[in-house]
Amino acid sequence: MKLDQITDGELSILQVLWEEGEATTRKLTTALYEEVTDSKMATVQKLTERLEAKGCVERDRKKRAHRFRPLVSHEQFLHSRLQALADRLCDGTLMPLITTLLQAKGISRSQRKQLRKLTSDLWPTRDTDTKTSK
Amino acid sequence: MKLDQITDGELSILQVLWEEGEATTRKLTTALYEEVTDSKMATVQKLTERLEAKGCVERDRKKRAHRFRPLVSHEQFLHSRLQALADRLCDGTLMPLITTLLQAKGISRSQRKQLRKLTSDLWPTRDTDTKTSK
DNA sequence: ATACAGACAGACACACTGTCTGTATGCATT
DNA sequence: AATGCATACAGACAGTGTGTCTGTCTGTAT
Repeated sequence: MKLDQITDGELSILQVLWEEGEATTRKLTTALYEEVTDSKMATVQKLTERLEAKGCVERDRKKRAHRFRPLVSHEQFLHSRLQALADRLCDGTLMPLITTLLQAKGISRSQRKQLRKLTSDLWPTRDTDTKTSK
Repeated sequence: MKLDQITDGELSILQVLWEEGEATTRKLTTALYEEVTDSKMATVQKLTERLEAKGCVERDRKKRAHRFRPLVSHEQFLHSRLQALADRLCDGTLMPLITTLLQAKGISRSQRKQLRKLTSDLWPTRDTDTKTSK
């Protein structure tokens, strides 16, 4: 599954599939283009064909109009992209990404709370504040 | 400063500049290629020229051999890339990136500790565990 | 039987990007 | 001053990737 070679157009296809769960060529075309023409349909077919070749999509050929389903989740894809970033910029380490993100502005109070809960759940060690209810 | 249009080759130049602080064309070429030829020098010149056009590098023309310095920090660049990821995959929100990274494997005990310290420093609210010494 | 919708193969144009060639010019050494 | 070298600079180029389009074939329904 070649996640790093996913093209921008292919990604758009995947995003529709993530939202819809599965879709036909027509449904994809409708979602992605203003007007559905033969050539737009062909474009979508080419993109799904390439996605299938890359192992990111499966095709159900039972019916005339094939149904496509994603073989990669949104989370998997995001993780892959983050890892690629880390590989290129941080010797493969994820920590710099995390610290950069935490230092970024725009983390609201409720989001901080959410993060604290997440970390407590993930790493239930003794020195983590487990008695949040005081 | 067009950080999103930085090419892979241009990024390699930037990385040397981040390490060295500043460099001449020759120094850059030596760092990036096994053997330094005229054409490789020209390649590096073209890349720095494009980087300058994109506002990511400044050039000191005082001496014959120009000296280049980065106008973007490694951190800035990383943040820009992360934001671009968020824009494309998460409606511009950074939180999904953070949660994905925290859930990723390979976060060691010491790194967790480091993260807890970072969050405490960043968000010194009353409900943050300030008395780590129990 | 006819028409339509979709699959499929192939070609194509366009843009990007790293590379290379050729030329001009500043600087140092003699 | 003359020579030679290192560098800057402009321009061209080829390879590649990518979205798009055309044309053809085939299954399905009316």
